[in-house]
Amino acid sequence: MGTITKALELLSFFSRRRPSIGLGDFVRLTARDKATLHRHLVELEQNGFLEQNPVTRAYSLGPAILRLTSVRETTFPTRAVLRPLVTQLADDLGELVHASMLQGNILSPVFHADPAKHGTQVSFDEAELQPLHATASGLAVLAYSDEAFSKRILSGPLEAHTALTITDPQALRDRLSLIRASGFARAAGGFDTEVASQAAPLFGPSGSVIGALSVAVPGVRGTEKQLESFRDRLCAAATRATISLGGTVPPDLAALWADEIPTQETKKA
Amino acid sequence: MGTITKALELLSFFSRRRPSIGLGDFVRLTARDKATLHRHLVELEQNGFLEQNPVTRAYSLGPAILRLTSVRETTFPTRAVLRPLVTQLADDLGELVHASMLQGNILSPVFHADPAKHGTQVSFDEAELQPLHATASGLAVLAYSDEAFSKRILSGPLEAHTALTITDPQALRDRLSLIRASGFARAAGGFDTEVASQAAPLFGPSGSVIGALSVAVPGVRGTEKQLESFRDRLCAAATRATISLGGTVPPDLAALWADEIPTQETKKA
DNA sequence: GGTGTGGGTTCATTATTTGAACCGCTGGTT
DNA sequence: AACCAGCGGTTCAAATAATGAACCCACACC
Repeated sequence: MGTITKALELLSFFSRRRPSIGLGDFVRLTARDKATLHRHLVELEQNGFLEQNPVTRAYSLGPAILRLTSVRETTFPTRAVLRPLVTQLADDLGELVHASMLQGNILSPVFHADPAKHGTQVSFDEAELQPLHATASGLAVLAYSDEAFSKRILSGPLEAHTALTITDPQALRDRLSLIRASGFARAAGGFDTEVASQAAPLFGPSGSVIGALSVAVPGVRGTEKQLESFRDRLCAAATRATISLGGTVPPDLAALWADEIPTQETKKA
Repeated sequence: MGTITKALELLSFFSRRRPSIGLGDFVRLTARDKATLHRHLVELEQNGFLEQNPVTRAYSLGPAILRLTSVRETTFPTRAVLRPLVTQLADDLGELVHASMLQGNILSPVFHADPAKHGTQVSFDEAELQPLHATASGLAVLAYSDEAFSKRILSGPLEAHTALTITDPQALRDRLSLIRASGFARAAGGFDTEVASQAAPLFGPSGSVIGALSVAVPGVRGTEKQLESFRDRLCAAATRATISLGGTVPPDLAALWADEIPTQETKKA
């Protein structure tokens, strides 16, 4: 592992729960040498990736990151591209739709739209990161990510967010096979007991998974045939989203999505 | 210069104009060795800070940056805080307004808003770093930064971005005194010959400068009395921005901003 | 088939990173 | 007031990781 990686890894220790981290905290978190850590932190700070609170001496994420994001968004406007698609799909399906992008080992919501047609709603926190193993979006991503990645996730700690969360690696692997066979993911109650979701993966220019598009319905409305009726429109939207993002849907999956549903098609033309 | 810095510097070559950069381009831009560059680029890519287009082989900014921004913004919402202020001020003044944060020896744009009321516009590249000695924002920051810092900047190399850039340390020092006397900075043509700007400093919790708020008008529209009319609203917005960011405006400057500006002022250069 | 361009790789040399020990400060305890 | 524990930060010899000139391969254009 090179020095650059070591330094960049430090940045990933920051989260909403841990917005600022001191030198001592880093020593405990990383089990690395204090002197090395300090030099890395200083260097990151000098480049604006961290900033140090002059009184507590703790480090937090710096302004350089903001600038880089603005560059990325102006050149590859994920949010701006997904917004209309998500909104339209939400209106169409009459249920909450959200798009999330893969960021490290978790999914981070990019945009969501809730048509609020029903009394009961799925409430969605756009600041909440979503675990890969416990959400439909996450499973869709895992199913289409490369071996090494999914292996790493499945062998890592799998938190049980609810009683329904699947945490057994083998059970998850079986689930992923099913998803690959059907071309989309379904999950109920794994992250929030009251919610059932369906999700389709989104792909980047290289054909690798970059995120997922998902529709979430309250458990009470999640009947089989209703969920079934969403499938085609969800997959169609995922195709459009992938293309809009400059990505390509892998040919075999595209074929799967293009197929009529074998049982009985709910889609006309 | 450490390896970390060298790698991080590569990221700052990306901008709106240059959203993706190949290995050869980097060799030309940085005058560094190709092998070293390649290893750095690969390592950055492995950490999600870059991504490589598999067909053109060119690199562009990766998704890791978005994730970090979302963490920083949920814990210290600079952008979210500044956005409404900047937008409102831009609408109010009818000219381009931008907020930048101090990052090392340079200002890094955080947010900008352009009401686009006029035919001619100041085009603003949020990816472009702004030198301290050549922009109104930078001068505002320098004027209120601590001695050691401004001394270091003024004794360093001062690039002449245009024919109008002030590069003489003593001339700059005089300029800073005027700024301190008037409570805000004005600069014309120092960074872009066609642009005249006014800026007010922003302060952090410890009362030290952390950035600046600035209004930029095309040279042709920059009449004295129009600029004059912006001053109070700019300072008021800077006060609000500072407070919103959890900072404090130094008492003497706050007093200066609270005063009506008399017609006889100190800022006639 | 030569020639220029692009990305990417090799391996001996060398410079940079590394970490155990150390420093100085602060705040709590005896 | 002496002691200790914990904090951030620094030093310098030893070791490891970064470096770059030369090289390879593929492609495009004469």
